[in-house]
Amino acid sequence: MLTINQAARRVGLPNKTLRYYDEIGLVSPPARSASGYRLYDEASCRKLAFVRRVRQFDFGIEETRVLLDLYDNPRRTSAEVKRIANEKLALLDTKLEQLQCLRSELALLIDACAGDRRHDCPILDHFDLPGATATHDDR
Amino acid sequence: MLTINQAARRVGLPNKTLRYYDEIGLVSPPARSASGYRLYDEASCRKLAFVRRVRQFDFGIEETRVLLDLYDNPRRTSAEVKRIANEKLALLDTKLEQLQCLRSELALLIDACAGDRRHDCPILDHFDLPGATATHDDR
DNA sequence: CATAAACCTTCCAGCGACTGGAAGGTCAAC
DNA sequence: GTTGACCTTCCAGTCGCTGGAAGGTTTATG
Repeated sequence: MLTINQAARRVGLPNKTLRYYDEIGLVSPPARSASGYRLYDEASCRKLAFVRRVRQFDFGIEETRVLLDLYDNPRRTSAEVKRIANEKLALLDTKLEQLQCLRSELALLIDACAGDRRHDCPILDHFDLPGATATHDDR
Repeated sequence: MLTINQAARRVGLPNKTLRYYDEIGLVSPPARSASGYRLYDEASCRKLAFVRRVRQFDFGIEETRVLLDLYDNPRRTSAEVKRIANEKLALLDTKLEQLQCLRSELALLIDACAGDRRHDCPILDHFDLPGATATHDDR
């Protein structure tokens, strides 16, 4: 049995996070020592590592909880898991699209900007209200 | 002069957000009515719209504040703005890379998963500790 | 002029997923 | 026996809002 810091190092999470996961009932240590220390076994470490992997994939805590239940349940079918993963993939794609759009717009602006000592700046101009240039004349 | 809801509709932000921006001193209305109502003019609406655009680009509030100061300051140089934008672009690229990596990994997993009534699931297996399969035998 | 609806104000609480710190108990080594 | 590393709980803060309660103001209608 591992104490919280040992388990934390093992799975690569801060001990605070382990306490938090215990508090919200996501992954609890299977035992406590006589003096109240959390004691983690192999199985709970594996669950923690599982949670870490899932969280890296940007699943929220509640989604992680569902996945962990499925992971823990030998009677689950792969169809259930696949459905959830597909939903997540769609979300990921939407997010990626938005970010890529943002990226190219920002890159264009940077390209258009002289980056010198002049006060003229296409980046700032772009952030301005469209068609509101007449009222904001600072040159 | 516009009241808070009029200004909010004008710039496309919730009135709560305008109050919040006032509270943190990001964009404050230039005046108050006799009864204490916030009154926004053209210039402050333009600032709010500017903030909205900047926030859509995922700049944090403090970064937005810097950008807004530059926007407001006729003596700023485009070099300053370009530097900040470039920093943001680099961050955006890192995030995009990570998300794309995540996306392809998840897509691969979904491909590998039968998605049927069987209990075998490559998605869940993947989230497991590498090399810890021997201890987790639930079938 | 009364009243109702729509608007405004401030203040306080909560979201998600932690993170930091204070105050205090426990354990191993010297 | 005391130092120092570790453990406990609890409370506060992060970020950028968002919701709601309690109460004041303005406007439209009867």
